[in-house]
Amino acid sequence: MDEQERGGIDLSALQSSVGYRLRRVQIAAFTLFTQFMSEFDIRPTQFAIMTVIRDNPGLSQSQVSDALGLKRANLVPLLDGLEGRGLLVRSPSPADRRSYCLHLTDHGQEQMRAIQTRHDAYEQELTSSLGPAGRVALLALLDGFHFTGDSDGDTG
Amino acid sequence: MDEQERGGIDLSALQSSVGYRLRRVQIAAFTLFTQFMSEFDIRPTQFAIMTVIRDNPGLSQSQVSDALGLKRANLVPLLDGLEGRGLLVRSPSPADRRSYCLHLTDHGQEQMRAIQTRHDAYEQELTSSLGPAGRVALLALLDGFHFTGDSDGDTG
DNA sequence: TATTGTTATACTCTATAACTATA
DNA sequence: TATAGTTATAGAGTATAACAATA
Repeated sequence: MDEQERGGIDLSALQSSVGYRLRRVQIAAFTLFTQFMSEFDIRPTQFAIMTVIRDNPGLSQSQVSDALGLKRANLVPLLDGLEGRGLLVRSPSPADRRSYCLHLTDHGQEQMRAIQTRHDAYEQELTSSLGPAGRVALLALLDGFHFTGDSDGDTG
Repeated sequence: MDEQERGGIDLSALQSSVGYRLRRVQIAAFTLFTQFMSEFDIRPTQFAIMTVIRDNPGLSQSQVSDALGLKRANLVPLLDGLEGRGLLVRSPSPADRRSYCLHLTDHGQEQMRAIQTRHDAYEQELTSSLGPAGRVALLALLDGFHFTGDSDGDTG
């Protein structure tokens, strides 16, 4: 056949693959997130960490790792960065001297209010072409992903 | 509050974020792909490359890069690997002596038949909990992602 | 001048093993 | 003995700049 001048490339096999479409859309969503959050210097994983600590103050590092699917070892430098920026603190756990209780600082809570507002705008823009009903339908479908071997842990 | 013993962590803010859910589901899909394809030693990007060349024989490296959202520079070692395994060949373009025409070898076509069959089983398992109607609805929603700045190019 | 393929390189993300101090 | 946090490290994935050959 060999008839690929320009614009006429057959991608139908990949377009009908849920796995491939998920990957492309996720990459585009990541790019949009970066654009929207450029003023805050916060990446998706950092945002997830701040969010889960905001909503669950006192969590340990292992609990955060498990909740977000991160490796304990990889969480350490991420927390170092956020703590170094004064957004959160590691305080000794009164119950277990091996672990820390994670809390947002006052500054971290302030920042998160602004970041959350910006994130809401990002979500709005991300799903603008789907409409509110489409967005809800998509969340329901994404929530319905359960397959054999889906332990949902340790992905980074 | 500080009442996170175990299993009661509030992830509602992230669960209602399309960006976050996309990321988690995409990672789980990647893991399942790896499990299903373990006998073939082929990664998602390699599968995408093989697929687009199978369906569009004679494409140049730049065309493959653009179609899949890869950087030209990053495609080179990927093609080196696939060519080294005898799955595809770079042949000189008769029209442009700077570029190559990419084709699957006979062995590559054979392999792709088996790989495609396995990939179909992967897609089936991946979307098993959604059902056929849910899978089609999801593909339609994923296809509907168009937002400002979505050039869909250069992501890797 | 611009484009194709290539090299070199750097930065991020992810994964594993091993260590320490506690439990 | 098991677990929490840490360190070191290795492997992918992804990004940019620059080069030679060709258009």
